[in-house]
Amino acid sequence: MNMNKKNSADAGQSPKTLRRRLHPDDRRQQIIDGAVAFFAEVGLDGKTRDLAKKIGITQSLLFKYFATKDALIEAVYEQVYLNRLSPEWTHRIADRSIPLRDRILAFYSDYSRLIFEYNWMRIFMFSGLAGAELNRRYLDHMHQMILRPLLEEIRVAASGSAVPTMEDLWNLHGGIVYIGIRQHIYRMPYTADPNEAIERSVNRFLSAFSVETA
Amino acid sequence: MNMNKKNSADAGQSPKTLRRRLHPDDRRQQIIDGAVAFFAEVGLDGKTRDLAKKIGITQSLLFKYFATKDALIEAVYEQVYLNRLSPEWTHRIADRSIPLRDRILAFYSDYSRLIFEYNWMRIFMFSGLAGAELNRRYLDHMHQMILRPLLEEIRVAASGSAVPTMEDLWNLHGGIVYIGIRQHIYRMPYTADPNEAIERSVNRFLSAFSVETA
DNA sequence: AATGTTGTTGATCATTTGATCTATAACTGA
DNA sequence: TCAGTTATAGATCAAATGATCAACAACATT
Repeated sequence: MNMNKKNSADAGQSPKTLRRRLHPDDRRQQIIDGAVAFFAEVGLDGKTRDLAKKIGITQSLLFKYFATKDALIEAVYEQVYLNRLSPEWTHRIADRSIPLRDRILAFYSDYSRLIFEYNWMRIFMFSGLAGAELNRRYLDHMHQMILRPLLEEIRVAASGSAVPTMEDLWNLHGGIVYIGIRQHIYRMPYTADPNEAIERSVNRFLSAFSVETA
Repeated sequence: MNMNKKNSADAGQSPKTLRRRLHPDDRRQQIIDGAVAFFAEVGLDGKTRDLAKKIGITQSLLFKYFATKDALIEAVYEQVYLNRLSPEWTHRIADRSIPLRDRILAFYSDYSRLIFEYNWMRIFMFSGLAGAELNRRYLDHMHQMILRPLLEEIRVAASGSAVPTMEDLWNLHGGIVYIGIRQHIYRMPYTADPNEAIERSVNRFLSAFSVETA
């Protein structure tokens, strides 16, 4: 009756679970990657047992690498948020040797790769709803490092009498971000080319302030 | 040691809780209202005990009015989603006796009262992330009953060569909705006047397609 | 091959949580 | 005033869930 210990010589059933021993760094990263995908899908209230099953490890192992579930979620935040807004963009936006329109399109071409990503978009929304401090900081960073310089550049380039406000810029930004929200939060079928939509949106915005668009 | 049953004659402590008896209809509505506010704040994974405490009733009473927690959430959806998009708007948008710009501004003036509402915005987002069918239906309704007629009207009114696409319209829409997202999802401090931002956004959009804006 | 280290598992604990059940008390009508 | 009805509270159940711990086995070293 006791099927413990290595007496399985006759039944011949191979050990159900190949117990693979990973280097702690690799295992930790594997858990984080799995957790990002998992929590992005079901939300931060996802259960540790479900996560473990999805990764293919035991639930108890999670707690060998992260003291608490909150600590794991913190690691998820870190993985998702870290190095997302390159500080280089602040400078590139202000580089007047390049046409303003090109600078904006270059930024959003780069940035859209981020916001149109399933895991990012959903974890950003989940953490935002949960009131995570990180969201506020991220948006503040977006405001200070991207939109504010951008506002200044557009004001300088505006040749008409109309000049944009910061609220106008958030409107431009929001319209673009909303593409990702429709895709990944609301899961609406999306067939169009996001880059084209972005380009048209930017063009409309600039022409409203008489920034040459062609 | 047995402090059960009516042997509390000496301690004389008045009944802690005035047990108020409400008409079932009233109680049910009270629960729904409380649930809307509660789930909007903490998410649909909020615990029934916390909800009961917030309402000021016992947790068991919740299950006298709703068989399961899911049934309660369904009632919350119903309360929040029902009668949100007046079918009248489909006609008002197509009423060419009124300048197009006025029609659009009238719609968003009305609609923004909805999307800038805390409970609505957050429950819509929570349910969207949870994959609720109702979201899909709502957005589809928005597409068919509002944006599609709107697209047609703008195309007719466009006097230039440029003509908007449906994607352009979603961009306009998204930029406006994003105001509510910033306010209620990300809880960013918001001081500006939303109506002004909306008006400027609509004006930019229309002028891009040579629809007289003044 | 024997041994030591440690990454991993399975069982288990203590709470939490959705849901149920019985006793109670607030309101109604005679 | 008193009995009947039922809305409500409090205790409790069973499953779920975050977290712990001793035992095991995979890999490295000798």
